[in-house]
Amino acid sequence: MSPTPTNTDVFTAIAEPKRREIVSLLAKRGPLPVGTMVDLTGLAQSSVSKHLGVLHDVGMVSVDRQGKQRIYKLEANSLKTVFEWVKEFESHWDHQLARIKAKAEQRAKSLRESN
Amino acid sequence: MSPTPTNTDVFTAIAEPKRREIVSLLAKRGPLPVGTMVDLTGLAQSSVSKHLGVLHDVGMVSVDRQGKQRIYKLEANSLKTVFEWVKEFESHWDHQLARIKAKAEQRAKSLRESN
DNA sequence: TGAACATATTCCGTTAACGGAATATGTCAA
DNA sequence: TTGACATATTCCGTTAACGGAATATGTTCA
Repeated sequence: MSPTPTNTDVFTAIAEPKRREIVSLLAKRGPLPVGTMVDLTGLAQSSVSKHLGVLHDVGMVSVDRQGKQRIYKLEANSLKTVFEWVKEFESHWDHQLARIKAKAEQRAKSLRESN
Repeated sequence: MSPTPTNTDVFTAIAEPKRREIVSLLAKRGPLPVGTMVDLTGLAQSSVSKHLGVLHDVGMVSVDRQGKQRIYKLEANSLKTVFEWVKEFESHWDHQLARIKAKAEQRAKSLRESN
């Protein structure tokens, strides 16, 4: 299928493991030319180019032509969308933490009282 | 393609808009039977079932049989993976915020001095 | 102008995902 | 046990994504 989520949103973009790898790469090492990423990922040059194309379309990277090279740079803002979405659920797992914490305190209390 | 990311990880699971909708639904309204989600999403029953299947395989929801119904519940922990991944890039957009902030302060300062 | 280089684009084969309709499975209630 | 109900599974058609090889495009330098 795929009539719906054509590679046009950040969520789909980061679904691809290799793409996530590329993004991490750019985050860790700063702006990078395509060739370097080809080396580091072990993918074919065409594949890397295409992945970068997707990331670019979605606004996750920007390009800077420098002579023959094209330097890709991470546009981290684009990830805020995802961050914000996931963040909404933080409370749900905090609930659990809270419950665990409460339980632990309960235990500590009854332990204290049993002395 | 897809030899790589068969719907087996959370990132792929949340790439699907309808699936995200379902997840949000479960977060907002708590555990829900399939039928309700069919109504709320406007998808065919089979589709919803299948999406829930994916979410379940990935550990994002758990099921509880109650009579004829199956109550699906969000397992928010599963989203931590995503949260943590995205979080790594937080500093990168904070940088920008910092820069903007600095610039704003700069401006305020020179404004003060020009008085 | 023509090599050499870096990258994008095209081409092609393969595969899995999706949607919906139809059907199977399981559960309750009479 | 039969029927109604809730949900899962199967079937089928359609489509887009991926990978890599080959090729096109653009840039630099002699």
